[in-house]
Amino acid sequence: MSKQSLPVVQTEPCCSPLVRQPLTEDWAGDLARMFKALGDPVRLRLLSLVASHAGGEACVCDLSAGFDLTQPTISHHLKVLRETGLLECERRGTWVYYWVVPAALAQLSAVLGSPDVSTAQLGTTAPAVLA
Amino acid sequence: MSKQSLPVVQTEPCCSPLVRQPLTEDWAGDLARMFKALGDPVRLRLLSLVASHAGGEACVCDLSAGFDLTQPTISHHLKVLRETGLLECERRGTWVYYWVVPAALAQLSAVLGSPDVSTAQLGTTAPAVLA
DNA sequence: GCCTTGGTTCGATAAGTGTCAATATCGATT
DNA sequence: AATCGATATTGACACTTATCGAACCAAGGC
Repeated sequence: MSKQSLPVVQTEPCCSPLVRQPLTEDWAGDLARMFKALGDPVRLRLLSLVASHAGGEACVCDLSAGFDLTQPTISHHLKVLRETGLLECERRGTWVYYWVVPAALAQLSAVLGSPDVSTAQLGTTAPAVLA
Repeated sequence: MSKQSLPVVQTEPCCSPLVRQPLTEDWAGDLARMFKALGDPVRLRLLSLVASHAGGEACVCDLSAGFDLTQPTISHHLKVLRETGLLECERRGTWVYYWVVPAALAQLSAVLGSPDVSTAQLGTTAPAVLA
């Protein structure tokens, strides 16, 4: 049998939700879908390309170049990022423009949190997640 | 609150590396391997269970309970998290204990961006932000 | 109307992944 | 040494996914 449970010593709310308490099954499912979308080097680079592009958006023609992949494949990866809420897009004339959804990235970043302040040089920003 | 501070706005430390410049192919590959490891709900819950366990570590017997999976499957997922550098483990007598590697989580969190993006500002789909 | 260009969708296929049953290993106990 | 309990590894199988070529749609320009 396993070890006997310890007295519940609840430390102060120091850390990310992932560290503070076990993730619920539902929440883990949602988060995993997003992390899985980021779990492909092509998609990560696409996301970074869009995010770092001038104006915060980029059209597919700007993205396709630089990859050794066919255009349908790029389109597929963009669709995955779209369906997980990491990217949004809009058609303007002939071209389709993509941009990132900052809140989605922020959510993932916040979940991972900074487990130990000593290992990560945290900025001045307090996690004022409540509005 | 108190966001209306002086015009000493920090112009430089605005964004994560992912937003500031396109990820290199190598870096994207490394990061994607870690994100892929998190892209499974079972692994996410395992990681959270280990991280939130008293003492910052947990033995496999503590983890297996709560999952409707066989023991080899749990062992497999733990191995994936281990091989991507998110967890470390050590055998102590009969049991094997796991703990998280804070630097790994911090790295991923940092890449995604600082959590000060004010997640409450939803609806800002207008990407007309200037860098 | 008819092309041309930019993007998406559709099948098909090869590679990868999650899961289990069976087996192996490792350490403690008898 | 023989055994037992806790984990890990192996092999197999169903299911998913990354990729491509071909077909399709949408907007302009002739």
